[in-house]
Amino acid sequence: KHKDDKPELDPNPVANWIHARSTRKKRCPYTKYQTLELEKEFLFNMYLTRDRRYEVARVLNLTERQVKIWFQNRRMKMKKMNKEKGESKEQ
Amino acid sequence: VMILRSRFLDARRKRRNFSKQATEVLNEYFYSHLSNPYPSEEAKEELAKQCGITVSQVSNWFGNKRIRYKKNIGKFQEEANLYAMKTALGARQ
DNA sequence: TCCCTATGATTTACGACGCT
DNA sequence: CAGCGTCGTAAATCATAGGG
Repeated sequence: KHKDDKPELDPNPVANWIHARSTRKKRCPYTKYQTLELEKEFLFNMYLTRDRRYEVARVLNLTERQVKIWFQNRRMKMKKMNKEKGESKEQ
Repeated sequence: VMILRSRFLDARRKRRNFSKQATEVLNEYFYSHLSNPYPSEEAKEELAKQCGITVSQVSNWFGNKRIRYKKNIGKFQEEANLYAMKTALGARQ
């Protein structure tokens, strides 16, 4: 009865951590110019209309999907920043 | 051009390494949940409290730990054994 | 001081699920 | 159903902390 009193010497723990994205596009950092323009657009409005998305994507040479996702991520970032700012003031 | 740019915008990237005790707590959780090292929001809050860091920092720590562990399990073998032993001894008393 | 690695934070890109 | 929203995450990258 000594067999497994050693707390988990899991043979292959990683195998269980689902999330094995294989066909994903590699992350490609945007240029300073692209980021700056996206930030300017975000400042103008946090949500894109279909037309603005098309224009921004065309001008920055990104796909509409990339622009859409950039805005989604940017909104999450803003939310996180607001939360931190709010927490540091109260407590 | 690219060097002096985000000097002020990225000011938040100023960081300090976590305390030895905090890292200890995080590693204990990680290695004792090696088959599923994804703490719930509640667990993250508890860890954050114990470590004196924010929930976001706990999330960052687990994200970094999972990917770095997976990328080179061998490099972490010694650490894994250390915490496995620590857990075993702790459970005994 | 110089150089290199460790480490915490941020940035792209999705999957899963929600709502309309 | 199409389509965009949030949430949590993977993976890559960034920038500095630490240490020899």
